Amino acid sequence: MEKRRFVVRKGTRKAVVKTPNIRTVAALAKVSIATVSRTINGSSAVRERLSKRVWQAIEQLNYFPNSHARALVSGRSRLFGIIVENITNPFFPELIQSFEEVAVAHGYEILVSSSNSDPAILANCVRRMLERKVEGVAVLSFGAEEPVLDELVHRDIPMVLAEFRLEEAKVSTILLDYSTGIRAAIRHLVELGHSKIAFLAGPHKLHSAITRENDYRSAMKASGVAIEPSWVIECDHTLKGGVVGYGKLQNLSTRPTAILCSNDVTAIGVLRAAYMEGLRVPDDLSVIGLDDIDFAEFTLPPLTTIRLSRFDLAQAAFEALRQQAEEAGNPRMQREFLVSTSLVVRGSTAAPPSGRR
Amino acid sequence: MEKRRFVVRKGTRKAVVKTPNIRTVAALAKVSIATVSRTINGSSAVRERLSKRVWQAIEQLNYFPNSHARALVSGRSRLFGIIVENITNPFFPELIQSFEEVAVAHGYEILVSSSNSDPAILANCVRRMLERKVEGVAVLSFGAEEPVLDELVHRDIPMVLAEFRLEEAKVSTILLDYSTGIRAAIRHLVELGHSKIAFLAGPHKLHSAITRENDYRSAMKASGVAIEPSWVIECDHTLKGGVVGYGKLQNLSTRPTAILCSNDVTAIGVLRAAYMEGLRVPDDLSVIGLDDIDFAEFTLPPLTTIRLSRFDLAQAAFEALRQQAEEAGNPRMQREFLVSTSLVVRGSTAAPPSGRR
DNA sequence: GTGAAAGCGCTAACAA
DNA sequence: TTGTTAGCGCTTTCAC
Repeated sequence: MEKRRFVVRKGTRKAVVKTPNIRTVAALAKVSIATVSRTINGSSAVRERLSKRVWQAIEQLNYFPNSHARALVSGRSRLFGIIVENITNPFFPELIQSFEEVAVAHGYEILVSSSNSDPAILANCVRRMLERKVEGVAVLSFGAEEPVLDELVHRDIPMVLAEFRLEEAKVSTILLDYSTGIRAAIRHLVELGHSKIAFLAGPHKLHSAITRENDYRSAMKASGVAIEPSWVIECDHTLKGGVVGYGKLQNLSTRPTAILCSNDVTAIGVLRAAYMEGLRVPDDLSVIGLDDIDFAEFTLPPLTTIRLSRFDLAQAAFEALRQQAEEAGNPRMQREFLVSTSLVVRGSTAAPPSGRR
Repeated sequence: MEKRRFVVRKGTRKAVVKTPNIRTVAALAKVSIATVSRTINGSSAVRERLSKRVWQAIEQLNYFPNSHARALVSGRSRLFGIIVENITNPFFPELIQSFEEVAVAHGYEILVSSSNSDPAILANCVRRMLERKVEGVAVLSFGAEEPVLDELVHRDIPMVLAEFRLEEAKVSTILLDYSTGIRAAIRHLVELGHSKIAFLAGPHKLHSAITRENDYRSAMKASGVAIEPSWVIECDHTLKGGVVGYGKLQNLSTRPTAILCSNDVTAIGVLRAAYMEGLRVPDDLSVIGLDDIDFAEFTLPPLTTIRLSRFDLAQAAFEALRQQAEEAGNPRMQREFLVSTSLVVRGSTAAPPSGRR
């Protein structure tokens, strides 16, 4: 191995000093610990003179409060949990990023968990979140994990769920209006001349997958296009799943001229499979995804897709949680948010082969 | 909007019960709280009879310990921080996933932060981690953020750094041996007949980017290929960056026949840009990435790339932290780990046009 | 306005 | 082996 460029720094060894605590600060500022506490928390009315002295001491000691002690005594951890389906699908990191940004901006920390739609893993996550005394949990895994969530409900922890309702006091819901985007997609395809439109669905254990499939069906009806049952195939929202789904379509006697996919990752798998077969997208086959992950713009050809704003979703989820968490004792009724979708036309859709020649 | 399939459940309203604590358990099991504590912590020697009673009570109450109280009194939070460069680059979620798995398996929780190579954001993350009393931090952002890290060093928090050394007692290092993979890549290209090999580097503020670029240079020398300075271009490890980098290459009078990219995301950008220009990969141009993210297998054509195991990296990072954190008072010398790379040949490389015709 | 003091839920000495 | 008790660092009454 080569020599490398390392940043080497010689030991700035300092005698290891005990972490300062509220008492250290109080002593240095010559006030009581109560005053320090009040100052830190911006409590009403600490005399200017004192608070200044306190801040000075804090600065000088480079002090910051111990969040465990705070959480213990106040019962407020300022911690939110977020449970996603699969952190490996780019949709979710982008979502987490947005969620974290708002959370941090409001002084909250987040605990992330990837459930992989596995109830056992999920149960474990929930348990760990409970131990850490999260003040709310955003369940963005779109799955059918109600039983596990009961733990949260019993403990009266605020929750926000994507895609399904729970009739509980502290549980809010985010409704995703796929319908608008999916209808636009089908209309777009029909206008291009397609009538053989397949749908590669997500795993049926996910609420989102079911909803998307239903919306595909009603959009087809709305556009007056017949649905061929063998063209609706359950996949699993993964790259490989897209390849497999495409394979099943390949074996059919009559094949569709367009494929709508339940998410972008599936669509990217389809792109790959079509390429392997030698079909050209969009000339021989049109493909549409759903999500509009960052990658969608960079596939070959660029993916036409239905955009679902991660930012809006994250924003809504945080807002729901914050409201529930911060309204002490109020009637705290559950709220409902709506996040919309829209079609983004790029390069993976065109007129069907027969329609052109 | 349509009717949707919602899972609706009628309020299982229970009187909100106070969360059970160690005293509740002790009372129910008719033992002292010390015994409960010992039982929970698997302490040596609690008589079978008692521990059984305790576990029963725990079960019955659905009790679990309050981690804040535990952390407060024991000084151990069982929390590790992990700082990555950019959670939006699929390499990192995959890395986080692996890291979390090992961590959870060992009873640790993780706090994730995405620094986006911004010192201000990083400083904020570090601060928050300090407040939460993390027992160690894995800095996998590959950046030049030493100043910020001083905070951690001063407080004697175990750390593990990717790609650079710090001469401090509790700081371990993970060395990434890009050299092996990069040499193999260059050799592969040369054997195919290429001699005009460009390099789209990462942002120079990242250690990893510098190292990779250096390794490219020495690999070129080792293979006896001349380096054309204008073919080495600093990009930023993003999709768009790859497109931009390609654009710069496009404007040159003599153009390379192969491009080695500092990471996969850049390579995917290049694939896209080449497609837009009408060049065919690999017939007209060969492209190689670095990382081997899940997507690499699904690009068009499948990307030849240099594999860097996220699992190995995560494993090493966790192990380093765990060892440092758990060896109380030991000499605790810093350790060094090595993670290797290897070439994965797929479809984006072939003989150069001139070499074929 | 400010301080003294009582815990939050738990672990770890120390006693018994 | 088991229990009693003193805090961990902080917030929050309640006096002053």
